Amino acid sequence: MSDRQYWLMKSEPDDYSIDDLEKDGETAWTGVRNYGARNFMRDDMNEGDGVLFYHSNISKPVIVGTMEVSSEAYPDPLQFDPNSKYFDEKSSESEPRWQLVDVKFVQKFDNPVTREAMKEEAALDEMELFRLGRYSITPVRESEWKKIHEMAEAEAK
DNA sequence: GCCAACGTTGGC
DNA sequence: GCCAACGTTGGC
Repeated sequence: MSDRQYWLMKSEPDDYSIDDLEKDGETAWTGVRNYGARNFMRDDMNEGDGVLFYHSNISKPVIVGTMEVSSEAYPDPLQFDPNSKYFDEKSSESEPRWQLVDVKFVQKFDNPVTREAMKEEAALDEMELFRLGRYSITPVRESEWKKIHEMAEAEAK
């Protein structure tokens, strides 16, 4: 097994929030329809990797907690479901286009780390989140993972 | 809710 | 295989 890697995964909280994940315990990360993000899950993620849970497309985007990759990549079942908004008629069971991983809940931060706070930290300047703006999944460096944990554990202002 | 950025599609 | 047009993401 390779070294543990770290990731950031976005979800709109109206769609699926950290509270939903805390309640469910574990979930299939369905609905990724971007090739770059899919490739991260398919090619680079390993069971046990750490993941920052980011709430996107809200007035104050924020990292609300963490989770852990809990499966290898496998085909996203919603791509085959004609009633799903994630249905893809160009995909097939024999040649599935979209893959996903399962993730399990680890923790909800007492002090969520806002995008605003992250942008103020020089140590986080290089985050792929800022570079790959439209990807719903981006890699996170170990130093960034640690820094964000420090920020989440710091006393609330 | 606006709209910039940029990934994706499809015509050629 | 280029690139214009389109559609979507997501910050603001």
